[in-house]
Amino acid sequence: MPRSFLVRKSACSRRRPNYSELHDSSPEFTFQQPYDQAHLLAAIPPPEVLNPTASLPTLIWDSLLAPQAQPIGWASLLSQEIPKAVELTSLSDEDSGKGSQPPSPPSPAPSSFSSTSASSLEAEAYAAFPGLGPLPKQLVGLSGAKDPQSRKAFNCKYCNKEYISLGALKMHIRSHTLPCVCGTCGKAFSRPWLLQGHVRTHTGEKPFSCSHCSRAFADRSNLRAHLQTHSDVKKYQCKTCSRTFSRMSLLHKHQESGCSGGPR
DNA sequence: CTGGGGAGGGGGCCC
DNA sequence: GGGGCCCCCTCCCCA
Repeated sequence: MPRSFLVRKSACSRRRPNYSELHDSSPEFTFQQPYDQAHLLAAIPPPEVLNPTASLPTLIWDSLLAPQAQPIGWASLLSQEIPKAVELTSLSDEDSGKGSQPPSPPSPAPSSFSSTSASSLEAEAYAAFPGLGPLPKQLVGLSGAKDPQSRKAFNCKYCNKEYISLGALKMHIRSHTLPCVCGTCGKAFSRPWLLQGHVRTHTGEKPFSCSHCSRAFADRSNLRAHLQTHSDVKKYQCKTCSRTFSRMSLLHKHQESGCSGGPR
């Protein structure tokens, strides 16, 4: 069951990361690199680069400001949308069951396209998602794009999220259609690189190594979280007791379990 | 209750 | 404009 985080976060929670500061050697980590332990170990940024103290004030501040996201359960979403979205079934059948290969050959193209700009947008959507079917109502917000002078807003049929570009919407729709399917276990993902990461769980490949303890991880984010365990100063601080945690989730659990209020 | 690993999703940026 | 890559974040599970 895929987890869903479809609630758009507030602007303050989506900061532009300082790549130059933290990831000046990031290309070294790319999945395409041949697995070379020594190379990867050397590629890990030095502790002074990864030391969170450099950005501690901001991170703690951000953690305090971070909104309490309210994840919408996948099941609840589907329970709301599926009964009405007949096309979803055919769409899923079309795109999510064909392995990690590119999406299945396009179904018969809808004949209702014209060469207008709005229709070309629809055509693009159909090209990318043949299972969308012939009816524009599949993307209810597209009707808003009929007038190029009006606000361009594209709404997802399945969850009604709004996007300012068709590309963003198309990418989002993949999270519903899950066109990338693991050939080993059949699990479906929205994006190829997510599938790549998942495949590592089958192959056991762990390209991301910790320079401090020789542990290896299949996912860069998990390595980053792990690196926090080597730091004395954690990124996330409880504003009540000033205790710091290596992860936001730990801070949340700490607060939810009832912070005693006293420093520890 | 806390700490940490594993896995996965969303959106933004860059090419 | 689209795809790939990246970061941030979250949840689940276990010790």
